[in-house]
Amino acid sequence: MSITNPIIARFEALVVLDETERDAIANLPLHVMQIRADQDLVREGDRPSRSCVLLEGVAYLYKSIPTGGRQIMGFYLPGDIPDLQSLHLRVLDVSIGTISACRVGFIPHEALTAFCETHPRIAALLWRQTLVEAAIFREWMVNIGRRDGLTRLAHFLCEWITRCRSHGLGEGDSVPFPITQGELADIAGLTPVHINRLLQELRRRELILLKNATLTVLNWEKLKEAGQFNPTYLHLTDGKHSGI
Amino acid sequence: MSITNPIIARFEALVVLDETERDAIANLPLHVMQIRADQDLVREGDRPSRSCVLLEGVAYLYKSIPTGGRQIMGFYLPGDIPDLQSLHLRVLDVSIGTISACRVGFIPHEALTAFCETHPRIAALLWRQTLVEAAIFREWMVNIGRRDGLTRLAHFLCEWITRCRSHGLGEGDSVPFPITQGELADIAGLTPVHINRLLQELRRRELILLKNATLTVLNWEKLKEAGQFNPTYLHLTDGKHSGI
DNA sequence: CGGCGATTTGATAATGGTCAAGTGCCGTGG
DNA sequence: CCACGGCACTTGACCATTATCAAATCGCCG
Repeated sequence: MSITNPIIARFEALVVLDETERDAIANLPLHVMQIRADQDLVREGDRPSRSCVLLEGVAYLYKSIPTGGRQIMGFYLPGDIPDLQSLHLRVLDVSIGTISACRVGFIPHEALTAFCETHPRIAALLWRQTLVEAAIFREWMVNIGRRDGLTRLAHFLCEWITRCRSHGLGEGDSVPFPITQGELADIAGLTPVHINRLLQELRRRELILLKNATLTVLNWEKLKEAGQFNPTYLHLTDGKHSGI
Repeated sequence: MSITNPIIARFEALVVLDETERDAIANLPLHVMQIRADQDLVREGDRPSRSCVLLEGVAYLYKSIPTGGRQIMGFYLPGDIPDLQSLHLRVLDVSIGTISACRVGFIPHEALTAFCETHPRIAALLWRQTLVEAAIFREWMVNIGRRDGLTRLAHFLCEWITRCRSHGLGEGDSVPFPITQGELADIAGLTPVHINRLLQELRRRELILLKNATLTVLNWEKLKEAGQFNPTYLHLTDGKHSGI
């Protein structure tokens, strides 16, 4: 696993790690578990003593509201650390669930804290990762608060595609799409019925194809336009050492 | 200023600083400026080489969208560091503006980076602060995406009041409220007209009084209920060393 | 006193929600 | 191999929250 360690892969997209750093990451204690689809990894109110790294599968971040609804606030792909925040915030204010079956590695907080003190450069990268996540939250707020249904949905699809790409998932014009219409509704702040009609509209306009849990882009330029999508907020290419 | 340094005050709400740490904070190079109301401190697309500390006044975080709208994503009170994220993300994906006249201190990124390497405990607190901010973003997403207008507005008022309190602003049942109805609309993802009607409803129910840029709570319990407000996400009392 | 932005009000329109029923797909088990 | 069951998806009719537009009033500052 240390050969294709997805954590290292993600960091190396941003900086050149030296041998010591690579070793230190590879030697972090990692308790690996297989989790089925549709399970909670952690729940609102938990006080975890470890953080988890997603090794395989798709997970998502959500909050339930008293009146029965749910808002999905983000999703995670292999290499992401969904509950890194719990390292500094004792009580979790969100739940994290699996969309598909996942392989997950747990790292004790003590190990992470010690690691951050001895490797401040990587600590900064972890911090950075939480800041990118916050930037995505902000964009979602704009999306939900200020864009109409169709734009909102198209924007989400653009983000999904872009992030799958940057994680090396999918091939050609297609990416995996394990998300149901009900989940899309909880992402966009709409209802499943309305999502269904919006998806039909995107298909009618020949922007996408969505079948068999696979999303195919027919017209990327027009899809971006329909979603007012500008990927700056994903901060994919502005790593401090990337020279770009 | 080092006597009542608002940065130190905010940290001391979370941990007990030692003399070295207090000195290090007080000696950070701080270029203080006075900014009028309704000005941008930084803009989307900027690549700042410094971060700013709000010393007096109220600032807010926003994004404009191509079709003319605006989403407000957060606000800042004295002691907050609005663009701390720019320390690790080169390109700003948001703008920060002033709601009222502000006194602001600028700290060069180099100084902050060096400071974080020599004071990892405080670096962790700064990191923590950005995580609390992200938690607030998440709650706003739920608010905008899954609550109706009245609940949304009441929730925001509850958060405003709670945060003013924790920053030592206001007295009795009143807090300063320099926010216009148009700004409330851009916070809640609604229109100014609708905000006006919702405020009337909150007044009719005798939950609040809002006049002369002052917000008075008439019935805190019912306001919290109307806003489905649970302050956990503000992480006010779960500092890692607070023992709570 | 005049002016301008913020607030308030009314009438009408539209986006998206709700409810209810039906279809299609896929895995399980007889 | 086929029947059944469950879940996701689809469709239609109707409803409601919120937007839009337009105009009037308030309140503060010069």
